Amino acid sequence: MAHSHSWPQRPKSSEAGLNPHVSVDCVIFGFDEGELKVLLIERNLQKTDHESRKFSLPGNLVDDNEDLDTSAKRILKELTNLENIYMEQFFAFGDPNRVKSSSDAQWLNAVRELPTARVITVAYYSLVKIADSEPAAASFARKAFWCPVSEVPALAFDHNQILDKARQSLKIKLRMQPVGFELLPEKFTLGQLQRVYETILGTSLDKRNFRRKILNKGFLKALPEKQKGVPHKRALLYEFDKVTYDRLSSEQFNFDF
Amino acid sequence: MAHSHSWPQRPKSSEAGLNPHVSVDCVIFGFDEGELKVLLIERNLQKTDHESRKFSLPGNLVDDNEDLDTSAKRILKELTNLENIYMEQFFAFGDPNRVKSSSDAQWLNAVRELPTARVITVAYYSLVKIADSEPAAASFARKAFWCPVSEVPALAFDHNQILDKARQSLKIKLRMQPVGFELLPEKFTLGQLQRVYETILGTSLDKRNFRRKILNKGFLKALPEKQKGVPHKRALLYEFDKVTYDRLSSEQFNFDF
DNA sequence: TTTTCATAGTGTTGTTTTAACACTTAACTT
DNA sequence: AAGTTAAGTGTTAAAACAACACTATGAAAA
Repeated sequence: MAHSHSWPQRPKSSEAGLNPHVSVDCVIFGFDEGELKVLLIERNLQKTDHESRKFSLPGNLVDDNEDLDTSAKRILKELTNLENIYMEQFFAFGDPNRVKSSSDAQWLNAVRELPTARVITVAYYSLVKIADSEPAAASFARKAFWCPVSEVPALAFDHNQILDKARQSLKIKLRMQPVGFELLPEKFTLGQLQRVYETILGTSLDKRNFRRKILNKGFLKALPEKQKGVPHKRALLYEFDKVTYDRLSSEQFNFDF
Repeated sequence: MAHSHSWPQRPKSSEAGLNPHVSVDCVIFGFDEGELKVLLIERNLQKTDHESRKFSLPGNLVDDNEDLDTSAKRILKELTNLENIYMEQFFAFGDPNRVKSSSDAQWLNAVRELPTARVITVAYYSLVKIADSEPAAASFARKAFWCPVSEVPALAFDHNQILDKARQSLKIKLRMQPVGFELLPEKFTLGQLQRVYETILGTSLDKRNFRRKILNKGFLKALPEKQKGVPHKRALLYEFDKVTYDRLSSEQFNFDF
C-alpha cells in the first residue's frame, strides 16, 4: 500500500509547493418574471482565447485566514451589495482536472504564471431578492448579469455541472424547509410563492391545495395590504413570520412540502 | 474593497507557498448490537503530547491528481479492506483555525516541520456492514476501532463537530432514500432494519406501521429463508432488491420514509 | 362604456396515508 | 415446564392528499 496511514502528514509531492488552490464558487439564484435566474459573470478573456467560454459562476480563491462561508459572503457582497443572505454550502468539487483539463487551462496558466496546480472548489448557492440587489454590473468593471437557468450557456470549467448540482440541492432543500420566500420581496403574494415552488420543483401545483397546505403551516402572516398596479384582481400580501417559524421548529414540527 | 473581482487569481499571500492543505475525513458508520458505531483511530502521540486528544476520525491529505471521492475510498479500503461502499460527501470544513487553534497544533507543527498552514477538509460519511469489514486494526500498525456514537470521546481538531454534522446528514438522507440496509448484512430481518431506522432517526417506530410502510415500497424481497441461532422465534430474511429499486426510482416514485 | 383578459380567491369529495393500539407464536434458556 | 425474547399480524379513526370549476376584481383594449 503506497499511502501512509499516519495522518496528518504531507504527501511527498506537496513538498514541491503544489498544494491545491481552494476556491469558493457561488450559484446565486434570483427569481424574476416567473423564472429562476442565476448570476453569471463575463470573464476578461485574452485575445488569444477566442475559443474559451466567456461566462462563469462568480468565485474567488479563498484568502488565507478566511473561512469558507466568509469567502462566499464576500463574493455575494461584491456582486449584489447584499449581506445577510440565505446561503448554503452544497458540495466540494475536486476532480484534479476540473480546471486543468478544461479549454480554459491555457488562459488560466497564463494569468497565474504558475505551474498548473489543481483547484478544489467549495460551492455555495444563495437565494436573493433580485429587487433588493444592486444592478450587479454597476459596481464593477466585471460584467455580471442575471441569466434564466433555462438559458445558461456553456460555462467555464465545470461550472455547468456545479449549477446542476446546485439546482438539485435547492430542490431537496425546498421540500424540507420553506426557503422559497428568500427569493421574493419581503411582502409577497401566494401566487408568487407558488410560482417559486413550481419553478424549483419543476412541477405544477394545484392552487387550492398549495394555498391550504402552505397556510396551514402557520408561518405565513397575512398583511392588511394588497398588491398594487397589477392589471387584474389584487392579491393579498403575506410575509414570512420568522418568530413563529422558529417557535414551531423548536416544537419539532415537520416542514416537508 | 480589498479583494479582487477578477477571478481566478492568486491571493498575494499564497506566493509564499501557504496554499491550504486539503484533506478528506471519513465518518465510517457501522451498526452492531443495536447501536450505531463509528470507526475511530488512535493517534500516535508524542510523549510531550500528554494533553492532546488521543482519537480522531480517519483522514488523509488528498494526493496530487487524486479525486476527492478517490481519496475517501482509499481511506475506507485501508481501514476496512472494503470497496464499493456507500459513501456521501456531506460538507467541507474550512475554518482557518480548525487545525491550527486546536490543542493539537503544536504536535501537528512538529510532525510537519512546516510553518502553520491551514487544512481544509472535505468530509464523507460511509455506511458499512461491520460483519464484512476486516477487523479494522489488524492490517495496520495504526489502531482503529468501532466506537458507539453515544460514547465518542473528545476528538482531535473539530472532529466532534464533523461527526455531528455527519449524523444530521445521514438522518436527512435516510428520510429520503432507503440507505438503511447498507448497514446490515446482505440478508436481514425487518426487526434489524427497524432498529437501524430508529437509531438513526432517534425515534421509536411502531412495528406494524414500519413493516407495512417499508414493505409497500416494493424494494425489499422476502427470501425463502429464516434467521438461525436466535433464542426466540426466527424472523424471515429479506434482501434489498436493487433492480426493482432502480426501476421504481426511474418511474419517479418517492421514497421518503 | 363595454368587453376582454389575467389572476385571485374559494370547498367538497373520494382516496390514501398515518397513528394508535394488543395479542399469539416460535425458539431458545433456565 | 415455565420464562424470556422477539416475530408476526389487522382494524380503526384521523389526517393528508389529489382532483376538480367557478366567481370576483382590476386593469387594458376595443
